[in-house]
Amino acid sequence: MSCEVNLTNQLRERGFRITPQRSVILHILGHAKAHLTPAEVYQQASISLPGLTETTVYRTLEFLAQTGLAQTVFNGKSKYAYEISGYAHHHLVCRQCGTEVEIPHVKAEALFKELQESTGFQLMQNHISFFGLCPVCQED
Amino acid sequence: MSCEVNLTNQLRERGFRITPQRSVILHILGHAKAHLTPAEVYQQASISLPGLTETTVYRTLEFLAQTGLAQTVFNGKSKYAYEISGYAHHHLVCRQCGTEVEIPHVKAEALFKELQESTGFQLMQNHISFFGLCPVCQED
DNA sequence: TTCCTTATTGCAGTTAACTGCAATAAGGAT
DNA sequence: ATCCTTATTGCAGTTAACTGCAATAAGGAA
Repeated sequence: MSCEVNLTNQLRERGFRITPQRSVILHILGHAKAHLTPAEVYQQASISLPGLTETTVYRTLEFLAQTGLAQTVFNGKSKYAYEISGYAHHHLVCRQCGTEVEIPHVKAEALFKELQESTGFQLMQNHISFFGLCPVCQED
Repeated sequence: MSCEVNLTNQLRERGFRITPQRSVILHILGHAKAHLTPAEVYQQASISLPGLTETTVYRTLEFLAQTGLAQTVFNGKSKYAYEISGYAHHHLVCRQCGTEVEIPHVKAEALFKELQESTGFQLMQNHISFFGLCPVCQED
């Protein structure tokens, strides 16, 4: 719990409170190798913080996404996962088999800029999920 | 029920069966002004097809999305909606207030082409949801 | 250090989304 | 027109996601 100090500081500076629940969840997300579902986060977090509720996990993950500290990963079903990643990227998901490919954000940068200018929205660099058929599933 | 013959024909030609449930749901989606949630589709479809179950609605919507006849619209919460639209577009959703803006597909065309070439995936022209803060919510 | 305000959490209950399996019916074959 | 195969549907039950409200505790003020 000493590695996401910068993230917790960000929260504190923006007027949010640092709670054990948030610290633990940030820690888990920060050290996860892949994106995690709320259930997975809950499972892991319960170990170091027994008594934690799933509700809090849902709310914390959504909170982190809203504040931009975590990214939402949409997998095409109505479940999602969250992750913290230093490397800005998006996902391309096969609608058939679920295979995921990472897309570096630079490829989408031009489009993002264009959209910001034409809509006035401030785009989050959160993950976009593109959908398609992977090479394997194309020959069904 | 005479207006989505082309869609039902598409299904039949591809070896899928045409059922009253599918016809009704196709009809509703085809005539909806906006995207509809499964619950909304169920509500409307039940009128002309009493006895229809929500399960079937969920499965049919997912089926239509898989076959490419309908598009999935992701709203940032873990619910989605579906729509049938002749006009290829995506959505830009405000993560704060939920406001949606349509993005014509042409703007994303270059990126799509690039991704298809570099990944081998065959991209679906289904809706991408971009997220950000709308001009109003930027001054919170 | 103690008190106070109010953001967060936990609890209990609700709604949404999904699954397995037996029953039904679409559409081709006879 | 009738039968047959098997894709779809409905049912019952399960899991996931969300909500309102009272209880708790973070962090600034006294």
